[in-house]
Amino acid sequence: MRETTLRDVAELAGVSPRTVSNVVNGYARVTDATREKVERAIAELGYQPNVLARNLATGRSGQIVVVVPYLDTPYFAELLQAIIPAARQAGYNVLVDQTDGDPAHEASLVSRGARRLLFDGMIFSPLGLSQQDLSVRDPALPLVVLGERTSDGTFDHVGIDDVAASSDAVAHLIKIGRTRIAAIGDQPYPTGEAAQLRTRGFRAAHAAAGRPVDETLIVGTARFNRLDGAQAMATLLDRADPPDAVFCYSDLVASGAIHTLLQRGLRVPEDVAVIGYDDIEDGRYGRPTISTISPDKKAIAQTAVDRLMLRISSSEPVPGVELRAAHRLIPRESTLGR
Amino acid sequence: MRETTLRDVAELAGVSPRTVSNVVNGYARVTDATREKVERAIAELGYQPNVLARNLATGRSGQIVVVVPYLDTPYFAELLQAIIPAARQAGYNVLVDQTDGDPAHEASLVSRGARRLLFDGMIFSPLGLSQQDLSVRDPALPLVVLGERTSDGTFDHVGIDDVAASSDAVAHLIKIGRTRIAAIGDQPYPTGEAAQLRTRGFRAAHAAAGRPVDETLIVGTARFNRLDGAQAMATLLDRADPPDAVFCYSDLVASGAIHTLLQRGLRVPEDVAVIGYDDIEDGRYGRPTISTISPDKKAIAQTAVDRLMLRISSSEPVPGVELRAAHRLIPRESTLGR
DNA sequence: AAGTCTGATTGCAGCGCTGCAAAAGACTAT
DNA sequence: ATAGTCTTTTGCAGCGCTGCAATCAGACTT
Repeated sequence: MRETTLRDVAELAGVSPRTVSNVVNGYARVTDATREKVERAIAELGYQPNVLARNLATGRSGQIVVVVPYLDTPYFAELLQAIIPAARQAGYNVLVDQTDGDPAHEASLVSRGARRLLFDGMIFSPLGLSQQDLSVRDPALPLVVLGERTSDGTFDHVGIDDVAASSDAVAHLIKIGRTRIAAIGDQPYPTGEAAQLRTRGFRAAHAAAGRPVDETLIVGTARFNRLDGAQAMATLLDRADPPDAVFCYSDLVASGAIHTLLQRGLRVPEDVAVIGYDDIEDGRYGRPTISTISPDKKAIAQTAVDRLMLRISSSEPVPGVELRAAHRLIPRESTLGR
Repeated sequence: MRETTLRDVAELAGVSPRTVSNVVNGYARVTDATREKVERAIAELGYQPNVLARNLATGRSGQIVVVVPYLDTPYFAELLQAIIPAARQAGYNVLVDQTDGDPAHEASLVSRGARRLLFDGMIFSPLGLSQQDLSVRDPALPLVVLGERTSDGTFDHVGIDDVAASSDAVAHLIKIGRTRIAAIGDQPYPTGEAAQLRTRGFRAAHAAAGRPVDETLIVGTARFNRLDGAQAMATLLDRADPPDAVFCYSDLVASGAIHTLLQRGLRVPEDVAVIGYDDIEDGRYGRPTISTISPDKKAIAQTAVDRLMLRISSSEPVPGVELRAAHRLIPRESTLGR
């Protein structure tokens, strides 16, 4: 049996298909009598518009895609959790894609590809793709970038002030009296912008306190996972003069670092204080609970969606802007103790 | 400027549009010469098929939707992480939806709705929806259900053997010498099937060991989150005769329970051993690391996708089957100590 | 050499909807 | 009554592709 179509409804209601379409789409100029007639017919037939046909006719899919490197990274999962309702609110479905940080995969997504028409816009959290790569994208794709890229003026960027946030974190460690503060997570290469901003904040806090930076206490990691944190911490502890505090570039890194510390019989924060970044839920339940920088994820999600909607609906090119969401420092046991 | 279409390519290559379509879709009966001509034209024009038009013509969207209650629950995030590549492998994009366990939302998704045509099939992890509700779904929707529902014969169900797995977990606690074993997470109402199966396993293990079950040690929770575990554990510890081991119905519950135990100065596992369920990544890094039941998530994802593809491509109704993925017990510090 | 068969290519029609602009209808002002 | 204005409804055409069945060309049979 065929699905009921616009035409069927039109026939039953005794109007033209176009009028039915007008009713369905809430077009204003329809008399109440007509509207009611049509609505009754719709109800009677259980008519549902065919989204596929509408998509073809309008050239829009009513979907946006959110691209993150890893879905099982709590930070991204939590962010996605915030983006989906915001997008649905705006009448859009959300496709999800994960890139594993693969630059080729990321590049193929932002360039003009086969899947292009499937979504009207993209919220993108790049990892493997450098600023450079990002600029070779399809200029027709409405794009909002999350995280720590800076906009080149053709897309929007939403994030928190990483330098300030990192500086806050390190200032907190200084304030509780730590003197040898390490940083775990630096990535001094093109795709490591996020990390570099945090390193900048690390330096800024030292400068503000009139302290020199011990460069050897800045440890790089390939990623921001627990394992990276655990290994980096081990390296730091193997030194003759280990740190008494660590600023970790993600909560997962912090979690890994704490794991190593406890395993070696050290106390957190008494022997080594630890602060993370992201405020993922785990951090509130571990032992010790993890002090962290909490970005306002709801605000990031809402801002990104709003901005993307604007881009999608605007016919002229929209100049790219930098949008900052709030962040705050949340001290917990890993710096303050119980 | 218009996008290039099939027709443009056909003109340039000097063949009919239909032939171009045949080449694009890898239809076998095309001579090499023709194919080459067409492919050259495609390359020259940078032609990309219009997915929207194809969707309308074929009546398929090339998308499946994965519906989970919560995206930021690590178990679902990890599962999704496995499903996405499997689906892409099969040529499908993945839409993601979260229901917050809201029965109305869940019901609207499985019933014939406006969004129906957007996806060719659904992988669904129900929470608020009872077995009963599930059966009123749109019978035309290819559906694979994850978790702990039993199939009514019109859809497939993929999961692990919850009763056996739970029994394994409890048997492990018995084997390490515990005598007063509690269970956290029971949900003795229609939508709590998952929980009930685990409770069954809990009893089965006791029975197998010839032990009586202390019913008062079975504690219910509304959900399977950390907070639920933390609160339930507190209740158990407030008793005159607290347990010396706990079987938690999820790793998050276990994490919450451990949090409470440590906060009260008890040792895990010396005073109270804890075992969880799901094998989420967190459990491998906390302190102590959490013993758990590990479902084979990759297998679950692959099986679900395979089965869904079968349903989508089959013209006749496919009888629903119960599919079991493997699980194994992973003992860690929370039962064995360091 | 005509007839048959196989495989390659093509034309038609239509998926179900919406954009556009014109037609029809209702209402106002002179 | 008539022209002019505004509102509501309609018809046409087409979005770009694929299903289907017909056509065509060449090879093979007898």
